Amino acid sequence: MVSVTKLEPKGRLSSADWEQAALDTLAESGLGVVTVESLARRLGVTKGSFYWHFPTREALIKAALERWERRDEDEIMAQVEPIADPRARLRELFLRVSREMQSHVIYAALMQSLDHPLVKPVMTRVSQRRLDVLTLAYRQAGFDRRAAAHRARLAYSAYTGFLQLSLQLGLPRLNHEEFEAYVEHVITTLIPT
Amino acid sequence: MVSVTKLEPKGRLSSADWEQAALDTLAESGLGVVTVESLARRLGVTKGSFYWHFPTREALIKAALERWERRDEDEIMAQVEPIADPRARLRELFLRVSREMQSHVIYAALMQSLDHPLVKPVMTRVSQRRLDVLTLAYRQAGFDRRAAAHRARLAYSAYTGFLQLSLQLGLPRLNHEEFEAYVEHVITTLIPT
DNA sequence: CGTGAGCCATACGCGACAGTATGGAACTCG
DNA sequence: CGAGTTCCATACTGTCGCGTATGGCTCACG
Repeated sequence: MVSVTKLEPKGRLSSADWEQAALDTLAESGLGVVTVESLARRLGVTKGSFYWHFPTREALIKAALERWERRDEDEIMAQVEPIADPRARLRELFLRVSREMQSHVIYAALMQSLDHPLVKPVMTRVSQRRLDVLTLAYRQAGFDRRAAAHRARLAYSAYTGFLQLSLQLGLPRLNHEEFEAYVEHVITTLIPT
Repeated sequence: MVSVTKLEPKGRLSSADWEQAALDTLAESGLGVVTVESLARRLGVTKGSFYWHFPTREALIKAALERWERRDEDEIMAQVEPIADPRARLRELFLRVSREMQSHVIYAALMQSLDHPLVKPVMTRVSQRRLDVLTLAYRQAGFDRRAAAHRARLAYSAYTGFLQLSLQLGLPRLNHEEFEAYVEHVITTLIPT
């Protein structure tokens, strides 16, 4: 069954429905499949509906990106920042990322579309914020400015690289046990005492 | 000057010319710009020329990928494998990658196009080979199977993640000095004594 | 009940790109 | 020198996706 036609028999649609459908399709198939007619099929309507809610495809992408960026910011970041001990905060960051992959799937899909003019600034902001959070934690853990920047960069590179390898390339086929062991290895390697 | 029209006034073209132009465009602008007419403009000819050398666009991409994969394999890998000491071999691998970015630019561009059916198997092979080289080196350095696999995965994730951050996102703007310091940090962190 | 606003279907135009058909220029070699 | 091979230009078709135009359905509300 190739047809992923999720004909949601809802009555009328709102702008938010289109944005959510865009994010779902983005996570499943990438930005290239986020087309007007593809989303219309998914929602069980035609283009006529779309162009009532949005003036253009770019407007939908822009709105969907803003929605994701907002959700990402206070779902992931805000919940970890209040942790006082910087090492515990770093560890919690790593553990959080290793679970609830849902938000990271979209992150990885967007990293695949950095050539798109609307995507790049968003990912630059998001990545810079996350790098800042990491750098601050390392600084509070006692590292000087230079060392903290290096460790933060290495940790974040490992994050985005791992997503690319496992989600897009599907390289390792880690089962749950192996994955947990790997995460623990990464934590002990990147958060030294 | 937006026009990157490199009108090479060469006489006739060969299949290899088209493959090289495809790799160049791939490195500069991504696979999406590797179109028949775009390459034709770059080479100063028209589509009529292309379809004499290749039956289809996919055939060109396939040939260009094989060319790159072959070149990559014996340029990067074969020159490092003969190093006897595994730690020195790892260090040399990291240092090599940090220079001559030319081949890695194409690697990064291809990682952005993993959704393409011709690209994914190539990148899977290449990545698996590199992972194997890393794993073997770590094993020879004294780590058990599990630890070596973890370290290799972390190192390779850091590699592909760093490429994505610096080349596609253009995040840090590291000058030469900072970059060397970062590479040294990565080496000491990922190749423990 | 009917009227206007909100939501959607249908049909069309347009540009980008893949691929085809065909003729022509240039080079080679007997 | 002439005939065949090689390489390329021109002109065409077909498809896909964006965007527009226009009309119809449905529900709220006076």
